Amino acid sequence: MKIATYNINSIKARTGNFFSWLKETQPDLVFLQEIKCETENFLYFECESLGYKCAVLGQKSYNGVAILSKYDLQITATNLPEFQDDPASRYIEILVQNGKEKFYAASIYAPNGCSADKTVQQEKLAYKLKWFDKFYHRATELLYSGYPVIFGGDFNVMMQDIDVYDENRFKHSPLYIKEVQDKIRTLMFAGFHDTFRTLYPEKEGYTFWDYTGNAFVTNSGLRIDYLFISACFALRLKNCFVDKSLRMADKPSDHTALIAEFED
DNA sequence: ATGCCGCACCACGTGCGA
Repeated sequence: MKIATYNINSIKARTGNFFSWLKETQPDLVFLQEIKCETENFLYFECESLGYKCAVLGQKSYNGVAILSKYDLQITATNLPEFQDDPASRYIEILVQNGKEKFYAASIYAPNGCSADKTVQQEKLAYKLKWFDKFYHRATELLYSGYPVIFGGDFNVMMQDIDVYDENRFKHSPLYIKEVQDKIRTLMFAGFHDTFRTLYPEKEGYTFWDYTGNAFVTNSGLRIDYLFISACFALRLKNCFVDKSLRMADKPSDHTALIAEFED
């Protein structure tokens, strides 16, 4: 089984490249973030033509998450249950059924918590921290359900110096401060494993390169996209890698895909 | 300290991203 996560930064702006990648890569499950389209305008036809069922939570202009699945699915949550009044579409959760096997899967687009406007910076960070608390509660609920769980998405957090091209630039950033990192640590203490870092404790695994300043060419990247798995998936984990092909394509997203492979 | 680039849209400027 192959599972991918990709912050696509508008699915409509990247239709061609994305669907050729999908056809070639053949993941069983794909978590998408920042689809930037309304739920009803999602590219259902294209996805279904390639054999995928869709779970979509979109909105106009911004944010928006989706899951493409080769397996049968039922949507179990749109937005976090304890944060139904979140104005941003950042969470969609499904129960996947593949024959006798069932597991939970959710696509995550965590708030970035940054603002150029100093007057709203504190609010944005507070929103990010609140969102992570609500997410943690849901994550543990799923864990206690007894089914395996996998989360894929843009968590907007770097955990270590090796996850940042220049740690000094991010010292005070809501992407890198301890207060935010602790939300991820809490998730890991609860029993979720960071697929990439578990396999490769010292490997660089950037998944994002800014559009500006030649960041991709100079490899000025950040590791902010993750696949988090519960114990059952961890035992089956074979490999996890960053697929840079999407970032190298014409008109790319500023992120690229992270892919994990599991024993069937 | 700011723009750098690229997305969407009440669109030829603005808000947002990380």
